[in-house]
Amino acid sequence: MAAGRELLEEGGPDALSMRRLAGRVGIRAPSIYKHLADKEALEVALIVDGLREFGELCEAAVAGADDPLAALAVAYRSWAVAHPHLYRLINDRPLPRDRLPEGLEARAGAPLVAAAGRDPDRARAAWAFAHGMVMLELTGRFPPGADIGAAWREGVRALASPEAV
Amino acid sequence: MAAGRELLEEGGPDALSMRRLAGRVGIRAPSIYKHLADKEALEVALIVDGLREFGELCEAAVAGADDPLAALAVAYRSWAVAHPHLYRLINDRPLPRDRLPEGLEARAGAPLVAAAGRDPDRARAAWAFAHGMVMLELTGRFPPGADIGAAWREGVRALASPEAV
DNA sequence: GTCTATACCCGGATAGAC
DNA sequence: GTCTATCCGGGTATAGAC
Repeated sequence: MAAGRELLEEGGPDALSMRRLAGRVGIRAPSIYKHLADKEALEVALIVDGLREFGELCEAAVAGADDPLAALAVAYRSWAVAHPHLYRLINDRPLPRDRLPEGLEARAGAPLVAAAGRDPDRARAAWAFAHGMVMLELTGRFPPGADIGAAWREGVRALASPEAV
Repeated sequence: MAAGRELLEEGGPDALSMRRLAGRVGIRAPSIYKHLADKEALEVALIVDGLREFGELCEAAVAGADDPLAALAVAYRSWAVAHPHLYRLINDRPLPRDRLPEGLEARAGAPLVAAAGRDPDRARAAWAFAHGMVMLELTGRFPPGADIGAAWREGVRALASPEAV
């Protein structure tokens, strides 16, 4: 499992092959299938691991922060930038919900929902903003000179004030 | 070119192979290389085509709208949902900027910059929100019962009012 | 649990004849 | 411009021996 995460984080999704995984742990490719049913099982395990880690980070970031949404934004961005390939594995493809532990997805999202005043639509808007910021940064889609931090602050400010109409 | 776009839109990036493209236009795979330098040239051509089309749609949506940002949001979402694979080819990977016509990227983004009151940070925040909403919808990452339209309205409302502090 | 050997897919791209 | 033949790489996965 650890080897799989290393491969993914070091080399992206293309580097996460059953052959390479076997090589990394010092056995031949076919032997992997004595430990893992198939590649999807590996991906699911990495998703569960990442989702758990990310959720805990968010909980820690929110705890005792005077501006939960801003704290969450910082935690969100820093985790995504530190683990871009794992972030994409989790958030840039359909989630295998039926193979995830009960409540894991909800727990990872709970801090944001709380920070958004328990308004699910506002929470989703805030999530979309954060996800969009991260994806555009990771793929280098912002123009070269863009001040990404300023855009984050602008979005957090706008989404933090439900009264603003 | 048209065949390439069909392949991409019908079957996603995996369907866009030089072999399939050749098959679609009725020749053998190697003959493709008499028309296209390599696969990247094909992708660049599709990106240019899509960026141009998308930019024109945004200009049309903004023209004469009383709420430009809301109109842009509708146009953005509908184009992305109608062409998900082309959208991702354009927005979910690094842009080959050096192979794009001069000014194309800027023109596609101009309507949003204008709608955001010429504040680049606010424009980028709004773009990130829209991009995040689209990506999360396309990948099915929102929870099953989520009201995606409501989240769009919430985000557009929040990002539309720069005065709100 | 590990191995070798293998089956079966796919991809991008080139050489050289016509 | 098209063809055939081919080279190279990659991948998931199974069979059967040890």
